[in-house]
Amino acid sequence: MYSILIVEDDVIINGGIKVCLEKQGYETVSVYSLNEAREELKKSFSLVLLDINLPDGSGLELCKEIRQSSEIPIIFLTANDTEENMIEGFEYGCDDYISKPFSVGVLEQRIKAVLRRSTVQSGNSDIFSYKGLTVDLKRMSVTNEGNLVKLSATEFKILRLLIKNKGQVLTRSILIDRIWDCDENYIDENTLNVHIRRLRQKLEPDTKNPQYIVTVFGIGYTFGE
Amino acid sequence: MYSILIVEDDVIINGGIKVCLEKQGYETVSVYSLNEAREELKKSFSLVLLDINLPDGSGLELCKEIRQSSEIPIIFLTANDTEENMIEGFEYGCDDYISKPFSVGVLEQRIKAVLRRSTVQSGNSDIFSYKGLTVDLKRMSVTNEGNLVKLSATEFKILRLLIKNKGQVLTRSILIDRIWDCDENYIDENTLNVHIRRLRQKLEPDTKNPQYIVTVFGIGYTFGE
DNA sequence: TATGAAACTAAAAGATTATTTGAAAAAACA
DNA sequence: TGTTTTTTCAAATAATCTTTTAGTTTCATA
Repeated sequence: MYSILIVEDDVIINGGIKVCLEKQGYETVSVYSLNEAREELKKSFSLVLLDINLPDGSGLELCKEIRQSSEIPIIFLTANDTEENMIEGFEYGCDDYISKPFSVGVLEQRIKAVLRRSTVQSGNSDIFSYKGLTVDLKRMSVTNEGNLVKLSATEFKILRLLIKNKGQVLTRSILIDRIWDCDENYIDENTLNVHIRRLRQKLEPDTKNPQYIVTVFGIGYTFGE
Repeated sequence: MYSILIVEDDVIINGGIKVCLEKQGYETVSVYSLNEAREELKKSFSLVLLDINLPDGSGLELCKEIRQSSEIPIIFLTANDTEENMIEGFEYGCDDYISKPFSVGVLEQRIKAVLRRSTVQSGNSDIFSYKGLTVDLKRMSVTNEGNLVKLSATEFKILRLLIKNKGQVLTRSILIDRIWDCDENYIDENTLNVHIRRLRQKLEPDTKNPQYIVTVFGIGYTFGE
């Protein structure tokens, strides 16, 4: 049984979604503002539907907060005129977005798809493996071609974040936000670059042609591919 | 050319909508009852504007019937935005609703939005595919004949704009306006030409005979055919 | 088919973004 | 405390992307 938190200030839309999803057998909780959402999120949900424009702030903020501590799937509900800016949403770690107005069919499909992805991934053990690299996300140990690699705490955090978001590009500012506790004094982007460099030195067989930590020029870094 | 079925028993409102939409270049058919609507729906339309209160029954019923066999976009016209009605509307699979009285501008906006959504979002993702080319409009990744293609930010913007406006020709000045932030210092048209050239080099199997980014002499560029 | 306008191409200059290095500051450890 | 490790930052270098320039080709049409 999946439980879904609906964060949407438009009463009608919120209600409409609620009815549809409950009909499909999902449990739902409706809230209408960021603050209510924060309160509810102390409980556990399978997925969050998150409007961007809310009376007490932006859904993007909440997304960022959630991602500090949780990998729960998040789908944004966006007004169609903000669609172009939704690449930002992915940067904040959302899993998908849907433009309003949307049909019920589309909503259900997306929810199913996201839930399927998230359970497949989290169902696996905490050992991640790609090419010669093996990372035990729980024990925090890393081996490369069978050899144990010693990473510092920061290095491991970065690697883990990239792995957990494999398939997406993370911008430098998002990486910094999520690795260094939010409100901490300003961290220079180059500090991140230097950590990336050390990671590469420790992991990549050929530093000039990284296979694991790949630069996406003008944007940030991504794992693999 | 989009065709719209207007199902509305108030002759004046129906006529008013008809005139406005035809002025905007839509084809329209006006009917005034459920039965007439059922008859017309044997033909094909791009969108249905559907009043809820009709002399021979509720628009909700018709919506339900339509959804048994079709995903055609439906926008409800509601007398007063009673929440209950609209929850039902969503439940039956409508795409949007407009509360009477509404302005012409609002009507046109909603129609445009719904039509766009229904064509772009009709699948279950924003992955665009044409011949050997596949573009993930959300994640900004492009593959050509299965190979990942690395585009720069500007190149991707141009490609996306052309794809989103597939079927129409975009003039150079429009492309420039929409890709470079408007008020930025003047951008030479040849700058665009050069970007197009690089895109072609990366995407086209035969640069001399482009299949994807096609020049319309004297005007601009268009995607495909 | 000769012509001028429009589009294409290649190469270089200019601008931006990444990587690397080294050295200083901070934190962790014994 | 002194030593080692880690982290941060700044400056130099390198890589990549963007724009401009100038010359060539293609196109519509007279």
